[in-house]
Amino acid sequence: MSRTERPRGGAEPGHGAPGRRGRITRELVVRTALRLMDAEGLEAVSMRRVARELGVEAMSLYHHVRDKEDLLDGVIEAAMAEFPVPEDHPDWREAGRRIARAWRALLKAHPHVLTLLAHRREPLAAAAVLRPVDRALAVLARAGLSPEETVRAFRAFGSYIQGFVLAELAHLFGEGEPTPSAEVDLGPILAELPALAAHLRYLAHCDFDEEFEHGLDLMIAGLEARRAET
Amino acid sequence: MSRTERPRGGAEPGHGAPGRRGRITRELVVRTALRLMDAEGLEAVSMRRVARELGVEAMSLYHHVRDKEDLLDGVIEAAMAEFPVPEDHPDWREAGRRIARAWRALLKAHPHVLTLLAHRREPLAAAAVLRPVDRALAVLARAGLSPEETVRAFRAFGSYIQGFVLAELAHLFGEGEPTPSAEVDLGPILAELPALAAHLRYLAHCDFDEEFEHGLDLMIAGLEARRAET
DNA sequence: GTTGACGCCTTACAGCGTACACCTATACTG
DNA sequence: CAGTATAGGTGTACGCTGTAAGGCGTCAAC
Repeated sequence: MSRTERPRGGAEPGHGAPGRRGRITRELVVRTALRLMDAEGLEAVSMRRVARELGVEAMSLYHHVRDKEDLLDGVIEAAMAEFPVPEDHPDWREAGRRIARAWRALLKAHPHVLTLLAHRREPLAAAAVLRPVDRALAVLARAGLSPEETVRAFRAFGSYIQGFVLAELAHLFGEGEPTPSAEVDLGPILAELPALAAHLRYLAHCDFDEEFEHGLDLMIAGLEARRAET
Repeated sequence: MSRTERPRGGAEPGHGAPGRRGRITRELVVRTALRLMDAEGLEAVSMRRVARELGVEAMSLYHHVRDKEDLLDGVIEAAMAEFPVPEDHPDWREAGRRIARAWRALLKAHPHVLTLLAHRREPLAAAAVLRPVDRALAVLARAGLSPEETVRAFRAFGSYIQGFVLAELAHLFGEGEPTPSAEVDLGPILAELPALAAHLRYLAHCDFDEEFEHGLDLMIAGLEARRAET
């Protein structure tokens, strides 16, 4: 824990020039890893490969990163930090939709971040994530919910968005007909699954953008219904 | 594709005894891998380790499994197949909740399955997944939705459930105060994030079971509101 | 009895994360 | 300015990974 302190955010404080000799920094290592991950996938992100990309030997990275897990944490954080807080909108529903869309866009821009998140088993206390959280809470609070309900709604929306992108990336939707190879004969299977058979037509294809919006509106409608109740 | 045909589901068809000599089968390999994964995590699932568990050498596995990816596909499928279709309920809302709970329970019973799913980039045409899908569709259809709306609702609910468990397993919720080490000083950060600061109390802890139900009810409410509209 | 296939094993290779030792140019100290 | 500490680079090595290639014994069928 005490080793390999991360360099604080804003460039070296005061004591001297920012290291004339040191060529690479944690920041640089992490960004290289992120770029590599986006371009060539998770498997491409090896210590040796990242190092080569920087014109350096693998072991050099360990002066800037505790181990590979720490590097990947940095990658998650770096991706999160890209979140572009969208412009506000007077209607809280539309403002919320914009945040949701931005979040989905971010997760799709760095598809493997979701894999990394799924892999984690400990909380990630990243300051970079907190800003989007704050924006989302602010918008939901404007919907006239109690603080407790606001947090609940935040979690529900967050779950939906992440789950949607997960399904989207893993192609969990649209798995019915369009499998071109038709590896398995669906006939006998469908005979036992009448509901599935009845909806196959609509399961077969999926306009993700449209579907995402519909789900979002569904939750918004639920929120308003609940608010009207109390 | 043509190599290593998976043994069809129902025991060897007719041509002779089921292999007197062959000691291990794809089924056995996959189940061993799943057990290992649940007990010791994803990293423990290596070809050598699974083989050792079966008292066999690593390369022997390749007679029953195309490669490691194929093995892990089998693991996903095996876990999915465990889905315990819950008893029906006259009220479609309660019936839906039961399916949702069962799905969440399954994903939590085999936490790494979600990681594997997140890792996938191609559709998984697993017959084992179709049965739960069928049940869910049947229940949602009873809510009085059009087929198209039924599929939409199915996707929305599925996204929510998977996203919730993802967040739950990665500890994405409950990240505010209770970090015991208090690695970072939240003070200065919170100054810029008023909404987050205001809700910190409720963000800090999370009763997952309760929260899950609330989100579920939120979506059900949305569904009913939309149904009332049209 | 011979043949052929199947199931398992051995060997080997390239790549992985990283512990450890070493070297060197820089930056601070006296 | 000389001396020294140290941060940041390198090289080597170990045990692990997935899997390609080939060998070998046992079984079923002709």
